[in-house]
Amino acid sequence: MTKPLDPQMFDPACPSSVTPIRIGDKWTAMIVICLEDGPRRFSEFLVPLHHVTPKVLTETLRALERDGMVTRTAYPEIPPRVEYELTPLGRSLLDLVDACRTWGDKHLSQLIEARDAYWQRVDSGH
Amino acid sequence: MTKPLDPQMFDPACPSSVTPIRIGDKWTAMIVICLEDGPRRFSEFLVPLHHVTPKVLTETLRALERDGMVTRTAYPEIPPRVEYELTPLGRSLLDLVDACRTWGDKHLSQLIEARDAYWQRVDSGH
DNA sequence: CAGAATCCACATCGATACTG
DNA sequence: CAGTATCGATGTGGATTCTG
Repeated sequence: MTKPLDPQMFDPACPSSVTPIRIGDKWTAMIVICLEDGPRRFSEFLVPLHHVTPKVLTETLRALERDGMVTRTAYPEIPPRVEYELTPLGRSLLDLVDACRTWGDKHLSQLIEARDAYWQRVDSGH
Repeated sequence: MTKPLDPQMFDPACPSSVTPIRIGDKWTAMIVICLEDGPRRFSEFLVPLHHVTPKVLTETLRALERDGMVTRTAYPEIPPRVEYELTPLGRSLLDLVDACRTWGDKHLSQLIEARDAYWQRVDSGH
């Protein structure tokens, strides 16, 4: 069985939030990472993705389903249960996530330094 | 000397426009590609980037400058001349561009097929 | 030539309330 | 539980006009 997702999985203070690379829309990469170890239910995503609303989560998952990145399986039970799982195509995004992480590990600190220096110059009146 | 940029460098019909990966904002990746072979002037970007407005081009270049990706050199001449050039940090983005291209070459057709199939299912009334 | 200024259309994202 | 429906804030990108 797959373990529960860590609520602290995505630290809002993490500098990766300033990365210039983006996969899909705002929550896409995090959802893909959540699905790395196996299928997940709708409500499971709400735990690590603290501030996502059901509406936006649904939209993002639908887009992933539309593009063949995830499969959606609804079980006809009460209460309802729906599971999302990465397809091989969706799993290929994990390589990109890794590439972005690698780039960030190597270069993000330079970007942040450059940005700080830029504002120093600007704020101190040209 | 660097050769003039090809006006057809970025084909609007190119399927890469549906890629789920994005670097910076809309025109950033294309600008970085334009700078691959050496420094370029403001007006040079306007040739391959057919539909960019000066305002948006300026904003994008400023953001790249702010983040240490490009240097901006203004020559005090009349008429004015300004040159933009990739820094080593900006040049590191070329690796990501390549990673995105590689992903696209391998997987973009699957994405497009999945999307078409999805709309088939939806349009023909579920 | 290389932009700055202004206005505006659109899409994404979020807050809130409600439902099969 | 897993959404849907509605509304509104925000921000990006584009069109147009003007300038050192």
